[in-house]
Parts: sequence; C-alpha cells; structure tokens
Amino acid sequence: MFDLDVRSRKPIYEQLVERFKVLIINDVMKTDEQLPSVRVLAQQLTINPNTIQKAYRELESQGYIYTIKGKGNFVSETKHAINTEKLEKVKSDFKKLVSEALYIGMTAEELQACISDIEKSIGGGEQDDSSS
Amino acid sequence: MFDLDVRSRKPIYEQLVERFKVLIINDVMKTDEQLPSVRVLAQQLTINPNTIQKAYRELESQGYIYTIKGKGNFVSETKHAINTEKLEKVKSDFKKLVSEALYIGMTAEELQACISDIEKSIGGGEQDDSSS
DNA sequence: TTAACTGTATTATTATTAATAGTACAGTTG
DNA sequence: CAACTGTACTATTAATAATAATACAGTTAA
Repeated sequence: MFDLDVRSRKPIYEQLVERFKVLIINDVMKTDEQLPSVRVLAQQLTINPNTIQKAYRELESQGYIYTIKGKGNFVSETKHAINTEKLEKVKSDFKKLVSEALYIGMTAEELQACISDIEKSIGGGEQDDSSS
Repeated sequence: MFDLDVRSRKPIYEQLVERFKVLIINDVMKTDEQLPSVRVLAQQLTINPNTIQKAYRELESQGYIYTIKGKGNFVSETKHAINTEKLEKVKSDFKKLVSEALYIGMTAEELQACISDIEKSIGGGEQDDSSS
C-alpha cells in the first residue's frame, strides 16, 4: 500500500501522516472508510504498530480521521469543506505576520511556543464525540 | 552583574538574552553602550565564553545589539521605535492566524518551519550595517 | 464466554538534536 | 607586538524525539 523510506531524515510517522492526508484530501479515501488497523499496516510495512498509532493520532488531532476504540480508524468528513485558496491565503498571511513579529522583537521560540499551545488546545478537546 | 540559574531547564544563553533584552528595552543600557566582552562576562559567571557568544549572536539577530569584530558588542538603536501596543496586536493576530492554519490542516511543524525560514532570512541579511 | 480482532497506555531503547565547553584562529588598538 | 576583542571548529554532554516491546482494554461474532 505504501512505500516508505525508513532511513529518511523525515520520521516515518510523519511520512504516513502526509500520505494519508493526500489520500483523504484528494478523496481517494472516502468519508467513513476504514483505515488499515495499526497491526495490519505495521506488519505490511515491517515497522512497529506504535508508529502507525502515532501517525493515526496525529491525523486524528488534525481532524482527518476519527477513532472508535476497539473498532478502528475512519476517514473524517470535516476536511471536505477546505478549499485550497483559503489555505494559500492563510499561508501568505502567516508569513507576513511572522516577519512583522520577528522584526518587532518576538523570538522564534516565543512564536513556536504559541503554536504548540494552540495546537494542544485544538487537538485535545474536539475529537471526543466524533463517533456520535 | 547577573545571577543566573545554571541548573534551570531554561538554557543559560536564553536567560542571558532575556536579561539583556530587558535592560535594553527599559533603556538601562543606552544606545551604543558596550556590552561586557564574552570573556569577561564568562569569567564573572564561571561559564564558557561560547555560551555568551551564542547569547550575543541571538541578540544581534534580533536587532538588539550590533557587533564589531575585534572591538566588541554594542547596544543597537533599532529597537527604540517599537511600542508595546504594536507588539500586543501582532501577538493577538498571530494567535488567531495559527488557530485558523491548524484548523485548515497545516501542521505545527509546517508553521514552525516557516518561522525558521523567515528568521534566517531576517537574521542573515539585515543587520550588517547597523553600525553606520 | 472466548477467540480474534480492534485501539491504548506505559515504559524502555535508540537516534537525533540542542547546549555547552575546549581550543585554536582572526581582527583592533595602542 | 601585547593585550584586548570577536569567530570558527570540534568535541562532549544533556535533552528530546522517534521507535519499539509489551501488557492492557474495548468490540464483535461464534
């Protein structure tokens, strides 16, 4: 199903996240379609199930998939509304703002800490009831 | 001159950066005032000169000081124009934009990479003539 | 119930990166 | 040239991230 570069500098769980994102965004994997179980995929790729698990958790925290304990991981529908233009606009705005922030004297670390905080608050409190 | 916490989780070079930023922003250290040399300060604090060097380089890349090789490090004047309101506004805008970006599907890593890129381009090509 | 599947949590190991230090080099000034 | 200044390179250590091993827990159907 995948051919990963195990000795890449990019962690394999990140590679997995990217692959699945592409599949989901391009509608190759449809809403509510089940992803391969952590064990099955791990066996196919001859890596540890926990690495798959990490990738799936990342995908879940970004809203791409939802998880039902004991059943499996499934493609979420929340991403279908996203259009590319909006993504590009946000990227552009973001770069401008970072330039301004750095010029003003915020450190890269402060900015990154800010991202981490927001990331946690988003990833931690929104996916709990996705099975209802 | 300083009392640092050598066994803090916060790196001592970062502590140094913060201390000097406060001194400079609050005009305790005046424009063009010379900072202690890397060796002198290192000896006072009983740490390695290279740690001071790292802090000074960080301060330089953020525009707080400028360096003349063989002479020393001096307080820059570029930061005087910054007012707090602007900083707060940028912070607020930044948080909003990060939320939006994460919601749309950008990863925290993508955002952070973006910050790093911009940080490099700013730190590398704008501070060269700050002594003129 | 139990067997065979599913995800999860905890901990350990390994790999990678960041922080600090040691040392030698190079510019400035009197 | 002597005594100061910053710089560059490398090694060492500390911290963190990535991956793995293993045991646990929920779901489903015979």
